[in-house]
Amino acid sequence: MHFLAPPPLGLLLSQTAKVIGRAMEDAMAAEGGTVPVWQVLLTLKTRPVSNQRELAAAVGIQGATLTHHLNAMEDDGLLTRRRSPGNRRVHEVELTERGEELFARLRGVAVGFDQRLRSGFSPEETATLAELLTRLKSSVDDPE
Amino acid sequence: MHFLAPPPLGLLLSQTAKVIGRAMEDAMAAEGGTVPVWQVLLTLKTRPVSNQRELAAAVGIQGATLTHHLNAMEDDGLLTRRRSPGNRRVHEVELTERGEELFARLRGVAVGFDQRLRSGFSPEETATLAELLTRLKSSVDDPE
DNA sequence: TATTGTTATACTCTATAACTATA
DNA sequence: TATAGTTATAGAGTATAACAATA
Repeated sequence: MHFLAPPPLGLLLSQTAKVIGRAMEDAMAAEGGTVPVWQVLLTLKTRPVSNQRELAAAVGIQGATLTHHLNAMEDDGLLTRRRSPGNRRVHEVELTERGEELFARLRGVAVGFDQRLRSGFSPEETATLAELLTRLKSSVDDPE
Repeated sequence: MHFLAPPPLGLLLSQTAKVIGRAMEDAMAAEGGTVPVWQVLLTLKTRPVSNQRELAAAVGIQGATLTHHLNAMEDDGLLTRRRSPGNRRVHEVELTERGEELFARLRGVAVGFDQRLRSGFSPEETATLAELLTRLKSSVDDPE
């Protein structure tokens, strides 16, 4: 029985995220990627976004910040942008073959990384952690 | 019964940390602080560090990065640095009265923020989350 | 006028390398 | 030579404000 002060949850979360985020960056960098590039690629491949605003929101950044990343990715030959015929204000973003290849490679990194993260936990623990994190995020993210 | 793919733990963690980290930054900024300044103040007040290297390690940044923050904090009149008489290579960092005041204010912010984070969880859930995060961090942080 | 996206600019945090002071 | 810390420099990611293009 002990009465240690509970660890500040926010501090623990930020420390954990920092350590794991850096490990993730290293893993991505080893395959020629970065975390934001991976998030952009993943969103493009898995969510039907109708414009860059939605894409930015899905990644959790501002529109101008997304443009910054898209510029770099376009320079790297990972994607193309062209105005949508239907609404010429909208820029359609499309992955090139090279972009698809990088996506596949980084997906492998992400899968392996997640397996590594889960390896020390039982499936029940993993599910619990995911649920608690989701609730924690919602409690701050969503207006209550 | 469903067979949805489990959410990638790393992605969920980074998203959660981003949302909560920003809320924390906002809360700190409202009282004239920042998260790294808070972490430096907290470490100075709660751990006996014998030099800046240890301080940097405790905060999780490089020595030069710490110097950067200490410079700003010294310019703001939050602390003083002077060479240690015993070992003149070492710089003793001491909080000024103003630094102490900011620490007290930011401690209030941190406490309130943590209460907010915990408010949606039972004590058991909070303890579970803290334990799982700690294990997750250790699994990546410590050489195994 | 409203919407979509870009450009220009700058800030924060971080890091590495070279340097100074001290031992 | 080794250690403590600083300075110089740079880079990644982010943001806001002003702008251009389109509706």
